[in-house]
Amino acid sequence: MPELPEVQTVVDTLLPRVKGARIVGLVHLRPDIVRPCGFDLPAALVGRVVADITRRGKRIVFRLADGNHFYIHLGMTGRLTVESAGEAQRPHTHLVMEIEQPGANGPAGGRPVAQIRFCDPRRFGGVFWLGSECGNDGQMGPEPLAMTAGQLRQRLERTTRPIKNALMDQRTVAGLGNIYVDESLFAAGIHPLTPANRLDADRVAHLCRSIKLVLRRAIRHRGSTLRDYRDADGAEGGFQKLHRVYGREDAPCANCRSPIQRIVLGGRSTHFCPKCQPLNEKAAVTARATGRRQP
DNA sequence: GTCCATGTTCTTTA
DNA sequence: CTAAAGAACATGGA
Repeated sequence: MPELPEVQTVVDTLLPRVKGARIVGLVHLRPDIVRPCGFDLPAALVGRVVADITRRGKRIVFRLADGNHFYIHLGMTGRLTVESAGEAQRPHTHLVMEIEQPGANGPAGGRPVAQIRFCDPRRFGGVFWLGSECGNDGQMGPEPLAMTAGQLRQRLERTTRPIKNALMDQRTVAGLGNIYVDESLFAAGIHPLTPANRLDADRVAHLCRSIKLVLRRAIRHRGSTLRDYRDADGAEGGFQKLHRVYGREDAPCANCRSPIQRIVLGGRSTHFCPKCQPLNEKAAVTARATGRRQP
């Protein structure tokens, strides 16, 4: 569930509750979610202070005061929440970090400590130890909210893959997934099968703006909750109500009332409006000229 | 029982 | 090397 807007919302809700806190214990750990496998996470974390939490693509990156880093990836069904020790623990909780804020007396002092809980039924996510590196492996593409149209074009013009597949690839742009690629392509009026290198500079610039617009709106609505996603406070997102194409097969297009189509690309459901996102450029010009625009 | 699911990575095939 | 398709991972919901 977690694409950039969901992961950003988790970071935004996690940060005020965890920044500056000391990890005083790992009270629960399923070791096979840790990589590299066999890494001694308790030895690396207990006693350390969380200096900062940031997002890179879909990764939640923790920086410790000792200069080490690790990140948590939520996979498909992961949740990262801050709860009090007394609250019931969900099934498939794989890591519980007990934290205390500076000034607290600690567990021995009788003060309640908070818990950061990582729950992930399907276990596609995990905890990845980075050491002193902060996780910029050079393979990952630029942050979409900070990228320029030129950067995007440079990455798109060297591949003939369908634009949908190119945008799903984290090496092209970091943080997009199935929902926000479909929504961004709809907002830009681009058919998902369009070869990436056949988009001219104007259309790439339009796409670049559309991606940012969709992501900013999604963040403003605290992400999309389809089933599992919650922020660090356990709250659902609201953007799923504003999806224009994702999950709306056969429903009328918000612009032109044509039924939304679903095809499979790269093994993933792909949703689009055949009228507003025509495959050839001539049709695109016609659609624009007749005034069918997206919001 | 069937199909589908917000992600990533590996293998196979061309 | 490129890239497309498929499978794999594990679990649950409709």
